[in-house]
Amino acid sequence: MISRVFGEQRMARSEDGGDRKPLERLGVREIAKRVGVAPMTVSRVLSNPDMVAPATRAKVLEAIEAAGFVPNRLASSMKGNGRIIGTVVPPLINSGIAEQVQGMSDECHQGGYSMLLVQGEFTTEAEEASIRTLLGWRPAGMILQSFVQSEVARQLLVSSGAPVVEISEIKGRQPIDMVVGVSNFETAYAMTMHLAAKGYKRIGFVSTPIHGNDRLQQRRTGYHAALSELGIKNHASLEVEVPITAAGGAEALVTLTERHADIDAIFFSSDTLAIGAVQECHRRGWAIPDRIGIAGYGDMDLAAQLYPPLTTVKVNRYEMGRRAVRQLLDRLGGKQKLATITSLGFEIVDRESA
Amino acid sequence: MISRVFGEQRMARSEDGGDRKPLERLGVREIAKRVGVAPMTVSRVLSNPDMVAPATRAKVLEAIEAAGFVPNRLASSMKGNGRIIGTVVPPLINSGIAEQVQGMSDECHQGGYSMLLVQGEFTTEAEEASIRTLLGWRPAGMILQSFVQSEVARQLLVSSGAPVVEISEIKGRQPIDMVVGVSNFETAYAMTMHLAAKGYKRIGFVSTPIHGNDRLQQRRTGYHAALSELGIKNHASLEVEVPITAAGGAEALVTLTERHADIDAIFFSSDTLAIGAVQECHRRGWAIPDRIGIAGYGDMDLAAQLYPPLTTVKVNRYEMGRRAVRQLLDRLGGKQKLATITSLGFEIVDRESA
DNA sequence: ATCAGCTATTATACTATTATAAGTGTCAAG
DNA sequence: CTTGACACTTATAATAGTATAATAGCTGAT
Repeated sequence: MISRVFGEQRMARSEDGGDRKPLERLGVREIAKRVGVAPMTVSRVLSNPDMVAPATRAKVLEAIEAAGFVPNRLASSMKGNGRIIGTVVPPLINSGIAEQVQGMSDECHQGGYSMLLVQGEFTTEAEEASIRTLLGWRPAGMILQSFVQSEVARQLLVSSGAPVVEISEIKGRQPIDMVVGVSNFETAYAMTMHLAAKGYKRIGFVSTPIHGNDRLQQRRTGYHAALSELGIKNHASLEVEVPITAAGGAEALVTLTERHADIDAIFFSSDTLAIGAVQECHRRGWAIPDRIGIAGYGDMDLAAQLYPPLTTVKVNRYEMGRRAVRQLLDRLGGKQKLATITSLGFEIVDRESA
Repeated sequence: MISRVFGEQRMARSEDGGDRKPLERLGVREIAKRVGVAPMTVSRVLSNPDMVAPATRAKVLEAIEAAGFVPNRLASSMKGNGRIIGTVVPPLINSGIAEQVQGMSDECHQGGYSMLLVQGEFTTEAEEASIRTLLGWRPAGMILQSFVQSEVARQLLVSSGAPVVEISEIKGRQPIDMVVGVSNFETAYAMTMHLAAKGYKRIGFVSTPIHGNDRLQQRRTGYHAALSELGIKNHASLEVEVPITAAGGAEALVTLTERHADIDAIFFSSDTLAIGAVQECHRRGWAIPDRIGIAGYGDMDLAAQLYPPLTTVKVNRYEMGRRAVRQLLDRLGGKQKLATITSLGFEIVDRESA
């Protein structure tokens, strides 16, 4: 039966080359007609099977199966049963974002939601446009990276009524609704102190472009706080900003070591950068950590396998994604007393590169 | 004006802890009432501004702005103007998929579409479930990885009437509709021959789990074809399957070199594996490429920066994602004479690791 | 003065599902 | 023999935007 439709469709398509329309609209009405019940009964078989008599249910399910009917979620969403979680993410390449998206996706799937994903830059206009697009789909919940900059976008989010999770630095400005994240300040402070404790005297800091990114700002602030506590001043020349690529990391290593011959350790705000720097050391024949100590951030898969293994900050990004979705689903499920701020822990993974 | 709504919403939310509802439903009808025109006029301002007199248009836009109105795309999609591209992707971590998703996302965005992303495994049941979920949103087009296994899913896709792109091996079974990809057979054949031409005599092959993945199957077949042509037989013991992690690559290197002391090169089906193997060589103090040659697949960012730089197969995954979406949009735009198969080129990037 | 021809606007109806209220039918208790 | 309770089913209306056809208002030609 389905295979007949198959054939017809193929023909229809090749005839008019793109003007597609089903031969007979397949919906709860059509299924209901075929079974001889009201559309509402079919609807209930799909969403509240217990409210339908077993015999009727079986007949309906059989007809659904035979027709290859997939219920239209657009229509059900219009009645307020939206099952979309919207999210804006920065570029997936070379950052821990992919793992986070994986976590979000898994948790969404488990909860019966679909994930609408928009990639956007960290500029105010792009952010606002992305959020507008997502809100157009009337998502049940929204997940955003970093704090939302655009005031207009914040207002749109609030008046949409959807619960919002910002995955971000947990300290700082007032969240729109809920926050999930780590204290980037703490992580960077801890790593810098860790390096100092290991005997490094002059510690550089390399980050990817900081502008508009709360997390990176907090990491830098944490680094600064540690240096202050160590009594180190005038550290501006110990910092560089480079693009988030392995080449960027290599370049930063060169820049900093040329600037300061006595620099003995560098803390990179991302493993990708640190790994690039390690390769540059190999090229130069520099021993790690004897000539220079290298520390990263993220503990990506390769970090432990790297030669030498990378000392880094481990943050469970996958779990972060899951928790963000979980917060939304808990709220949607009417759970009371929901934490506004969820702080995940972190670890300083001490390996051999520093 | 918006800020007032802001305040009210915050209060409403904190009172009932989750039971959210807009104070007055904001839609084209509401905007129309405020401006004193028909809802249809508001609708046209949004989708066909040229059909509305400039003076009216300005008044409507002003009201939209003031109210912070975001049109409901669910409703417009129901009239057949769907703007969703659905896609099922394998896990984003440690594969080139992230770049591809980036490409898809960019192109979708440019064409005014949103991307609904579902992560699914390569099992038949999971695939079918993911496709069902996506079709429920009545997407304007669908993009799938590898060929769709499930016959039921294939039929559902066809009868949905949406154009479908499979990003996959370009040779092999009949596509549902269109294919974008490279000949994985050619790439693997070319790399194997390249290694042979460089003088390697005993070339191993390491891949991630092949089952259900056309691309990997074709790569292996290409490797086999090259070996045959080189007169090498009984190569089964030169092959290993490992998980797609750096540790997997290291493990494969150990397994193969223990099995065959004379193995002099290994072709990995992914850069991630190859990079892991290179680290293992460093740990063992093996010179690359003198002790063993290492080749990867994908040319990820790190490949060129690696020490030693990685010889690999370069496939433009970002472009692949873009082209897949472009095919869909061209078809939706009614373009005739659309290629059924789009084959992208590849390069053997000869660096120092082999 | 009338009417075609045009632009700008409006009224109606439709998309697919589902919340709600109203309606069946059956059985047991009064 | 009615009544109430219950399980199941159906009719109606609502969600929000838009295609379509109809209408209003205006210009210029007949």
